[in-house]
Amino acid sequence: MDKTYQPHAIENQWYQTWEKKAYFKPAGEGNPYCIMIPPPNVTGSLHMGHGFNNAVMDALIRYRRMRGDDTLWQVGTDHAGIATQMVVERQLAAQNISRHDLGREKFLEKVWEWKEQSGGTITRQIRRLGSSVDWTRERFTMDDGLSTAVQEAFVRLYEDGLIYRGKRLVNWDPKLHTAISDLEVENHDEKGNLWNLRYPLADGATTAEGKNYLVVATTRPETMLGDSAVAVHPDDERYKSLIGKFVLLPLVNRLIPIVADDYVDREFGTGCVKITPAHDFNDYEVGKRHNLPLINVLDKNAAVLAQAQVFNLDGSVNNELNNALPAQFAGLDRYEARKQIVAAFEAAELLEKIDDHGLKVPRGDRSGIVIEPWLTDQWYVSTKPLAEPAIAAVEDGRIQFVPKQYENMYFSWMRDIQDWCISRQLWWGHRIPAWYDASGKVYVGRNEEEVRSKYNLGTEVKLNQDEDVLDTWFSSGLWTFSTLGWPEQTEFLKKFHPTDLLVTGFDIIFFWVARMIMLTLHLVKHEDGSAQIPFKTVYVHGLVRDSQGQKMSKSKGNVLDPLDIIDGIDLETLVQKRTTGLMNPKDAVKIEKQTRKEFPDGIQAYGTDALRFTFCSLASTGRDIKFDMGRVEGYRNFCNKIWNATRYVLMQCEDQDCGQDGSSNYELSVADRWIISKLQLAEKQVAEVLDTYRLDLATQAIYEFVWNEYCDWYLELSKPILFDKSEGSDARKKGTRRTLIRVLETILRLSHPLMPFITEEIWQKIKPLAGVTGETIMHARFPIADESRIDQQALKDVEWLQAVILGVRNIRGEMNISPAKDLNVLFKNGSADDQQRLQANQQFLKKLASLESVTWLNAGDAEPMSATALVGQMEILVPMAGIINKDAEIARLTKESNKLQQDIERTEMKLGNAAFVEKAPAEVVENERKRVNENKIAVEKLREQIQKISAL
RNA sequence: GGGCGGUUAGCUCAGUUGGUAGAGCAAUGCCCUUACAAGGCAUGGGUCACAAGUUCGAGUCUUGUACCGCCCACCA
Repeated sequence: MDKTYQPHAIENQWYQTWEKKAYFKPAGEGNPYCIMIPPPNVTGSLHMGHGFNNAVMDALIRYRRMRGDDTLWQVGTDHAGIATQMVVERQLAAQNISRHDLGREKFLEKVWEWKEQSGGTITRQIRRLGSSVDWTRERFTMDDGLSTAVQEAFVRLYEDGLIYRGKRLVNWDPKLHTAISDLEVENHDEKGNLWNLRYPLADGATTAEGKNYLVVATTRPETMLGDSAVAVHPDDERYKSLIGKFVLLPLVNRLIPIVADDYVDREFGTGCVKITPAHDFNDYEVGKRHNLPLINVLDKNAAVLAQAQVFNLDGSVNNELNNALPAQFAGLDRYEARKQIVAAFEAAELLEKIDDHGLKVPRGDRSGIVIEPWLTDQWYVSTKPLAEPAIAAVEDGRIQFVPKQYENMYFSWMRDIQDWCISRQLWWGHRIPAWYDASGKVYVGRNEEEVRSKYNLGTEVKLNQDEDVLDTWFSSGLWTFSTLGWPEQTEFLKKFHPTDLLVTGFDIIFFWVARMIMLTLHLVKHEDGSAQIPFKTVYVHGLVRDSQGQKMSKSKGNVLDPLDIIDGIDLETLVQKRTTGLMNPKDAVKIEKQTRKEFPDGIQAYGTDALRFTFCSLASTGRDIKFDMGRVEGYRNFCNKIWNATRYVLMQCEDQDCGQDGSSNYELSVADRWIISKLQLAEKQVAEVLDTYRLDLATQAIYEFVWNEYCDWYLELSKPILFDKSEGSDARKKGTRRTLIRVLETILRLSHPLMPFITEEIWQKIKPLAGVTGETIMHARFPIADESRIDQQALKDVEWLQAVILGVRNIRGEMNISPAKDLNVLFKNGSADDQQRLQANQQFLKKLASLESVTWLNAGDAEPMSATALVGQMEILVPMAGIINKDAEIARLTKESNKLQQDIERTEMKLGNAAFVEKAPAEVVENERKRVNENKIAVEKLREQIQKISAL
C-alpha cells in the first residue's frame, strides 16, 4: 500500500465495478425501501447543493441496503422547461436566430439535440459522487412512459373537475413571454417612486377642501391608461360625498367612477387609489367587487397599447372605451411609456409631486425581469380540494417532515393556497392534451383520436391542439409514481410506492413537495381504493453557502464545483471558470481578486470520500451550511489516518494467524476486550443517529471512535503485545491480531455509507484476514451492536491505565522532558486494585508512557524528591534528579491544586445549601459529597508535595 | 404585518429526558518515537446574546428584549 492515501487511484475504478456488477439494483428480498432522487435538470451540471443532497441520500440508501432492505434509489432527470429552453434560445441568439425563425418542430429538434449532447454531464457527475442509484431504471420526465403519465394525470384531473381553463390575471414574464406561477415570482425590496397624480373631478364636483381634482398615488403611472375607477375608503369623511361621482381620466379622457372599498388604507398617501383591474392583483379583486371593466393596456412584451383589449367582466367588448384609448403611447416599452405619461401629466399640470418610495418589485425567478400582471386565458389546477387531504396527511403523521418545524411552513402555505397556473407559453415541455374546434370549444383527452371518438367528432371537424406546454413542476409532481410505471399497476409500483424518504432543500417544499403530496393523494390509490402518499418522510436540509455564509452564485463568483474539490483545480483554471459566462462581465475583476485571495494555490484533490464525509458532518438539522474547506482537509486527513492504520494492521497481520480460520486458541488482552466494548458502543450510537437522520452525529461518532480510540489508544496498546519477544505469548498475539483486523473490518462497514470508496478498497484487502467473505462491502451487513460483548471491567481497567499514562505524559510535557528519555517511575499510596492493575499493565505502561521501570513503594520506603501526579488516591512519582526544574514543578502543582480548590468551593457551596441536600436526588448529593472528599484529599497531597519541594 | 430559525472557545458547530460546558480547525510548547508530519504528545482558551421567572439546581423549561437570517402577506 502507498504510504499516503491517494483518492483518485481508487475511486473511479470502484464505481465502474459496482455499476457493472449491478450492485445498485434492488436485491429482490428484504423490506422494500425507496428513495426518489430529486431529478436534476437534464442539461444542468452539478453544484454543491446536488453534492450535499446526494451525499445524504447515498449514505441513507447504503445504510438501508447493508441492513438487508430491498433498496431502490430511483434516478432520473428533469426536462426543466424554462431553464432548458432559455439555454437553447441563447445559443440560437448567438447566431441571430430566434425560435420563431425555426418554428416549433425544428426548434424542438434543436432542444433534443442539446439534451443528447449535454444530458450526460450531470449523470456522469452523479457517478463521480459515488451515488448508488439504479441506473438501469434511469428516467427522464419527457420520455414516453412519463409523458403518458403526465397525459393521464391531466385528463383524470380534468375529468374530476380539478383542472380548468380560465381568463384571469396571471404573472406574465415579458422577457420569456410566458405565464408563470405565483411561486416563480420573487418579490424584491427596491427603491422606486410614488407619483402623485391629479385626476380632475367631473361634473363640477369638488373635494371637501374645495379642490376640483383628486390626487391618486401610484408606483406605476403607465398603468393609468387602464384605470377603471378611483377607490376611496367608504368611511373616509374627506371623500364620502364623492362616492358614486366620476373623474375624467387624464390623457384618455374617459369618465371613471369613484367607488368605495375597504381595501383602501386611509392613512396611506391621499387615501385615493387608482384602480387598474387588468394590471394589478389587488385592483383585479376590487374591480370584480365593483363590476369594473378590465382593460389590458400592455401587450405580451409589456409594451403599451400594442394590443389594447377592453373587456367587461362578462368578456364582451366595450367599444366605447376601446376607442377612447390614446394612440400616442402605442408600442412604447412600459418604462418609456411611464416617462412619457409622467411628462404628459406634468405638461397638463396634473403632476402633484413625486416621492421616493421603497416597494416590493415582483421579478421572474428565471428571467430576473419585472413581472407584469396580465389578463389571459390559462390552465389552472384547482388546488383547494387537493390541499385538504394533503394537509391531513401531514397532520395525522402519515407524512413526517424532518426537522418537524418545516411542517408549519407547509401548513401555512397549504391553508392559504391559490390555484396553480400550469400552462406555459413555451415549446419545450409536455404539450397540453387539449384540442379546440373552430369555435374555440375545448376537448380534453389522451390524444386526438380519443377526443374524436369520445366527443363524436368526425374528420370534417378540424381540431387544433393547445399550443401551450405544462409547467415543469406538473410532471415532477408525479415523479414518485410515474417513474415506477404508473398508470400501469407494475410490480415496482406495488412494491416501492409509497416511497420511504425524500431528501430535499427547503426551497422547493412548495414547488415540489407540496404538489407531489397533492397530486399523489388524488391520483394514486392502494388496492383497497384508499389514497396513497408519495413518501413517508421528508428530510429537509438547508442551502450550501460559502465560508462567509453567502449564497453561492455565479454572479458573486463564489461558486464551488464539487468535482473541483474531488479532483482538485489549479488557480488559473479556477479563476477562468469563475469569470467566464458572467451576466455582468464587469464583475470579473472583483471575482478574480477574491478567488486569488481565497485559493492562492488553487484547490487540492481531496477525493469523493472526504467531500462526502464533510457534507454529512455538516448535515445538522434544518440550518444552512457554511462550507468550510478546512473541514474537507480535516476529513481527507481522516481518510489518510484510516489508510495508515490499515497499513499498520496489515504489517502485523499479513501472513499471520489472525484466527481467520475460525480457530479459538487465542486469548484477548484487556486492551482487546476494551476496544471490542467501545466498538459495541460506537455501533449502537451510529445506528441510533442514522435512524434519526443525524448524519452529523454519525460522522462525529465514527471519527471519534476511529481516531481517538482505535488509532490513538488501541493500536498503541497492541504494540507491547505484538512486539513482545517473550516465550508463550502466542495466544495473546493471536488474540490481538484477531481483534486488530476484525475491529478494522467492522469500522469499514460502519463507515461505508459515509465514505464508500476507501472502505471498499481497504475491505477488499483485509477481508480474508478477518475471516470474511462476500463480493463487496456494499452488500456486507451493517454492524449491529452486541451488548453482551461490553466488558465493564475492561472499560474501567483501561480508563485507569489511560489516567496513569496521561499523568506521566503531563509531567513530561509540562516539564519539558524529552520523549526519548525513558523514566523510572514510582507509585505509592494506592489501593489493592491500583497495585493489582499496575502489576497487570506494566507492559502497556512502559511502552505508552516510555518508562524504564515501574516500582511500587510501600509505606516507609525511602522516596526520592519527585514530580507528582494523582490517579484517584494513588500517587505517581517521577524522580526529579537532573530532569525536573523545581520552580516549574511548584507552579505546575499549584495550578493543579488551585483548579481542584475552586471545584471544592463550588461543590461545598452546593452542599451547604439545605434545600439542595433535601430536594436533589440522593444519588446526586452523594456524588457531590464524594467529589468534595476526593478533591480535598488530592489538594492535601498536592500541598504536602509543594511544601516538600519548596523546602529543598 | 404574521410565522419560523439562529445567537455556546478566535472560526465552524455538537450538546438527546434540567445535575461538573464538548469536538474539529486555529493557537502555544515539545517531538522526524519502526502505521501516519495529511502525524504524535501536552497545554491554554467560554458570564452558553441580554433580562426576568420556574427549580435545590437552567446552555437546556417559561416569558420578554436585542441583533442576524429565512418564509409568507394586497398597503397603491
